[in-house]
Amino acid sequence: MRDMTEPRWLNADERRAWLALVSINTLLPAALDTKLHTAGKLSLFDYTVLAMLSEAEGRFLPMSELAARSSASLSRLSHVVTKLQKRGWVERRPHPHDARVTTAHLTEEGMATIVELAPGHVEDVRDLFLDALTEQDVLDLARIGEKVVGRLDADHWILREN
Amino acid sequence: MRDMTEPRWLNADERRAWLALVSINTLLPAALDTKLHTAGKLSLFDYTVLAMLSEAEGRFLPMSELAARSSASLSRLSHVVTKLQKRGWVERRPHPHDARVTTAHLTEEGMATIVELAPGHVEDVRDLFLDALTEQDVLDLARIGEKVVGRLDADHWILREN
DNA sequence: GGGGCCTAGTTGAAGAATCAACCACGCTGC
DNA sequence: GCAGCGTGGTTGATTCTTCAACTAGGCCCC
Repeated sequence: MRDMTEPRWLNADERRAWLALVSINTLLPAALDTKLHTAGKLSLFDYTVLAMLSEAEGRFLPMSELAARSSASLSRLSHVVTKLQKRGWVERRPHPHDARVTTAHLTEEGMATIVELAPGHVEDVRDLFLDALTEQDVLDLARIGEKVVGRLDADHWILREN
Repeated sequence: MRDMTEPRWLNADERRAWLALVSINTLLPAALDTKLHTAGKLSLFDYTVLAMLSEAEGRFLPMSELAARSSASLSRLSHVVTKLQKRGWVERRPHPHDARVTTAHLTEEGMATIVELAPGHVEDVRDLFLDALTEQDVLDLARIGEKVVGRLDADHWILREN
């Protein structure tokens, strides 16, 4: 049963912050999606998956680790990896020591794709997002963003010390 | 033709800010979606559409204005309004003076639904997001968020003066 | 050494988003 | 008064995402 006392509605600044976040949330991925789609027929999520693999040691990761690093469900990832596999960018292999685990490997073609796309993508991220901000803004946003991520998922990989 | 000089890769803080934003972007809507889905079988986007109508004068808006206020394409909105219409929460009516325009009206049942859901939703927003932040964070985020929105869409409705 | 539970991953069906094609109306200029 | 263009909106096909169900291997412990 929910508490029936009068809820604390958002004040003006909370509302501003909330509306801005929701708007960014729909606008930014949409803009990057269309950019990436015209550049290389892939979505921001596809790109993220390839990018995470390309940065991993040996260019492979267990599916569950890849899911964590792309903030996706295992189910979603599995479907997407199947698609990327059909395009020859990723391969699935069994894990040598734990038969439950599947590892996703970036192929040479996959690596070539991301190497080709990365400069344009970084430029788009700057153009659509970072260039709007001062250095101080970037710092503030990193601090605030990590707080929020920590509340949503205390064990999130971007918060790992290393 | 794209500029072929070496791209400016993200520095550590830019990367932190970017990764945090992308993570929030997938985690937050997903969490609110499941909350709203168990509370009332609707998505965050459905909720937003109803909320925007409930706050509008006369509880109706032209489709294109509603699309702007929910940061959606007209196509997406049209599909969703059809769904909400089937549930009896929204009605479509022709505009009296411009036959091109359709207005979406919130019905009594629609209003009742949002009145019922709003307190829980606000609580969830606080719980998942705002409660992680200090007053200063909220202020910073509002400022930074609006800058980013302005870059993505200079005419965005949340930036309108009034 | 076998029952029960947890972790890792896949699959198919159902619902949602996007894209391109399209219709209808309004405005402008001739 | 009608040709042409821009605006407002809808629709259907395709693609994506989610959800629930399921397989299968590992681990604990009696």
